[in-house]
Amino acid sequence: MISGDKVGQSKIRNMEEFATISGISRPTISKYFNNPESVRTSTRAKIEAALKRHDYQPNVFAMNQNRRTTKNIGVVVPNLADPFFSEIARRVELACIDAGYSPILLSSHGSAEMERDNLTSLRALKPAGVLLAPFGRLSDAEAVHAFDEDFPLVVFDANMSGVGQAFVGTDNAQSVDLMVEYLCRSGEAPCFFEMKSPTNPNANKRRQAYIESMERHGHVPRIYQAEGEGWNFEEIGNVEGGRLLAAKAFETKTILCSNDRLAIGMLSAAYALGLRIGHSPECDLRIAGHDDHPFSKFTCPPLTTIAQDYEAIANRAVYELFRTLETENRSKDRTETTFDGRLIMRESA
Amino acid sequence: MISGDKVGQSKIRNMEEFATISGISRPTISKYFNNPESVRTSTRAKIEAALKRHDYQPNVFAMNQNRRTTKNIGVVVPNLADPFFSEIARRVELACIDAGYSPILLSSHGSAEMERDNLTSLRALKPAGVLLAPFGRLSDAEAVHAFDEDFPLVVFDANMSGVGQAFVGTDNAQSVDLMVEYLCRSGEAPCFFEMKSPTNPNANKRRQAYIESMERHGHVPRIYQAEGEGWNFEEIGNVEGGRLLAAKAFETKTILCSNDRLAIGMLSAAYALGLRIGHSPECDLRIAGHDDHPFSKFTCPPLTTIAQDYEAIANRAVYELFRTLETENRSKDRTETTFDGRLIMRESA
DNA sequence: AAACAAAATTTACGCGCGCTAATTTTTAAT
DNA sequence: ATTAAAAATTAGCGCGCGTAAATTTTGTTT
Repeated sequence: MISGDKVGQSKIRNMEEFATISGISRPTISKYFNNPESVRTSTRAKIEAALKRHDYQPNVFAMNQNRRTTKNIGVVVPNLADPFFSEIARRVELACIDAGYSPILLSSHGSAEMERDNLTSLRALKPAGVLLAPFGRLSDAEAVHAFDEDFPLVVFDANMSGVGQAFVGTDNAQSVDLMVEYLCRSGEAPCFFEMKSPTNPNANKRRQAYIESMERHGHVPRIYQAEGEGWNFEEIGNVEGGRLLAAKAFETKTILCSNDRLAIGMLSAAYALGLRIGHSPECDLRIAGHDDHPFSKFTCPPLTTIAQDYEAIANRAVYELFRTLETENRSKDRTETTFDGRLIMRESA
Repeated sequence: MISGDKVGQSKIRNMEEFATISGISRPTISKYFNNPESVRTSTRAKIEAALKRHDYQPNVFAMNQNRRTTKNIGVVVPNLADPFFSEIARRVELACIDAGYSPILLSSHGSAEMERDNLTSLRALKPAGVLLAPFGRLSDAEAVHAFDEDFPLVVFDANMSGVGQAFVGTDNAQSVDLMVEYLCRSGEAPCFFEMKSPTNPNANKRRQAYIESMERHGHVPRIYQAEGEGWNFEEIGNVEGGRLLAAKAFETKTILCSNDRLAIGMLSAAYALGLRIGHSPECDLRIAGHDDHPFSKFTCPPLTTIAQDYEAIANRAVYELFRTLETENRSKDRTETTFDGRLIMRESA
């Protein structure tokens, strides 16, 4: 047993027994487990002393059965296989645990149907609130809206208009402009490489930001779109990007990719073609990305990119959710928070 | 509401009400939800007809409160930020869902303490069984053993002697031998690059397999160990591997890395040093890895490696767990299943 | 047709805790 | 010492379902 060095001979079967051995009444024990701060310091000490002697934890199922709201927080991301989401989910999870809640992590495995199923599953768990990084265009809008009606919801990474008490993400306009400005200042104006039909709304915002930024700098926007569906971004960047490189299709020698995963694929294709990538004079091409993917530091050459502020996004999303939980009545004003991206200058551009 | 096109005017509040409107007694309904096969075909039809008209699903908390065993399957992995685990966890999850169970995915975020906490949390959820990829050396052996006593447990990826009803993983001896054989046959015998104090038992098996394989082929094993702790394998491979490369410390021009993440870091360092990596004659160095990391296909050059059979490992682990669940009494014979690795030949070696 | 086993129903109780209202005790402020 | 506020206690109902034992119905076999 996990009790280990605990002395408790007789196992405590329920809260009643624990109340007896700790010398406190059951309702007070109940209050304590609901919120330790809500009982007097002296009684809290007694309870915690008893907890040290006998290990007891309330039956979660009995607890949650009659509670108005549980301590569960649903965390739904489109695809845990994408390092961006595994990283941000990690921070969100830890922030929830710190706040005394139980995060329930659900990945939709790249399928919008599973996103819908995940929301359905969550309903049964009566979550206190949910943090959702939606698919975007492919998301079942009706299901998400319905869920938003029934539970406190905060949306992060990808915005869905009007959904959730708050949205938290990165300011793509700022981040892309930062990159475009840097690339223009340090060399040729960039072309833009992306997927033809991106599912993620951020992709559209980045394209728009690229166009506006280019025009502001007095350049003609040049957009190149890759065919392909799904989540194999590296593969698409590799095959389609490689095709464009081989055909010398890009009109300038600087390419800004919509995200790092496309860039990673394209870097590999460029390497195979014998192209020298980088910002030094002898190089053939500059390639930049967006997101500061965990492996971008180790590409060849290391990828110049925009770092999203994972920590800030995760913390703020959790903060916004808890703020909603505290103000019992759902506030009418939906907040949108975006954090600035940070330029990470490496060798590739 | 999610009910959508259902006609049900009055919402069904509990199983009693659903029993009434479906014309079946409540205990029979209860049996149905526990296992649809356990009721007569005609009654099953009636119940499912009623389910189509009104949507009702039993309260999970009330269900699990008194059940001997729930339909929950715990899935504990050391670190979801590692693509290997996110990939295998993905397949394990899907296999559980297919079998009608609810997987509960818990990442230990690289911390052995959190692995212990995760097991503790799982206890409260009365899981039918648990699939654990343990840390290995750093795991809280006492906690894992205790958990093994109390719940059906299957261990995967990293073996812990005697723990769990079964172990499922990759045959490191076979896979490493396959790679060493290939490298020796196609060029110089490989050096071996790994971390000095690996937490994962597979690392030790791979070193041992390397030594034995080299001796079998009549070569002297040459092992190089990098300092460093934690999960930043790429960083360690980059810094420490780069240091060794710069110092021309490797005695042959072929390096087998203990895993792909170290290799990815080292490839980046080699690139920075201007070394040409690959198996063609004009190259300076060959580098190989192990695991077929999702990005190994897109390194520069693409990484020659060993592919673990994710699908087979995930499916077998789930299969072994369900086999344990069916045979109520825990069998004495612990099974160990390992799958062969597959050589993935790319340009790096 | 009777005999029988299997399945379904009825009856009854219990799980462990949330929650409430009324009462008593403790604490802190005057 | 007085008093009001805060906290703890007592008592008890209810949640939604599992489960067991006894009884009835159903479907199959002889």
